[in-house]
Amino acid sequence: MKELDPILHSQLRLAVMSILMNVEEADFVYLKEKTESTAGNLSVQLDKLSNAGYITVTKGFVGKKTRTTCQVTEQGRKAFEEYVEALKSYLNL
Amino acid sequence: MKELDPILHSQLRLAVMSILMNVEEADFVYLKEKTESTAGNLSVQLDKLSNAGYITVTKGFVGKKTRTTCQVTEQGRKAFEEYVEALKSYLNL
DNA sequence: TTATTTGGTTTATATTATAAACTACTTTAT
DNA sequence: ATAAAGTAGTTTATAATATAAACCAAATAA
Repeated sequence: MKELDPILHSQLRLAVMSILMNVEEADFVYLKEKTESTAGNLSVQLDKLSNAGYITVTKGFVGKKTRTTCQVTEQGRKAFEEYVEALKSYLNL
Repeated sequence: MKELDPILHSQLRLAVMSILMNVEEADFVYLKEKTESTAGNLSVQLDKLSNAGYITVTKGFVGKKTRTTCQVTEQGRKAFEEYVEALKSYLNL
């Protein structure tokens, strides 16, 4: 049986990737709301995705407020698609 | 976003359920080979699935040798199908 | 009879996920 | 101007999970 990429096989990280696959970019606050996660948990999981090279995290400003935006990388896109393929073999899809 | 049943969202338990969804029953040794897991890990995960009511585990004999066979329950079947539906929303399927 | 293999379970450890506590800065109210 | 409250996160401590190593009992082979 195929291996399921452990970086993606986590509810919150998968949710984040799922969102990022369908948008240009998304910021921390948006991801937090959409996934209904706590800030701390989200922060940790974004780090993991970032360290894996699956997303880029950019810290910028909107006026005086900080804004952290995330984008999926090409590597992340590929990993996500491979994960989907692997999962399909488990789910009979 | 939908919750992913944490009992099923585990590679090994999902693999076991995936196998059991497609056969009448399967024994410990078969599951161990198919999933390429260690006996200890498999034992623990079968317990969890069993305690959740997703499978039944029956200890019997074949001649003088013990044989542990597993079957998915109706509850397990339902949970698996709900899990698949929830996952689909993450994977754009 | 004593190894060895088979079929597991239990227990200890490593990894992961999560939440709570904290930091730094901004906005609002007094 | 200053205190109080909010915003946007990070760090750290704890709980939960996964995994492997050690163990056990029965059967078979040497």
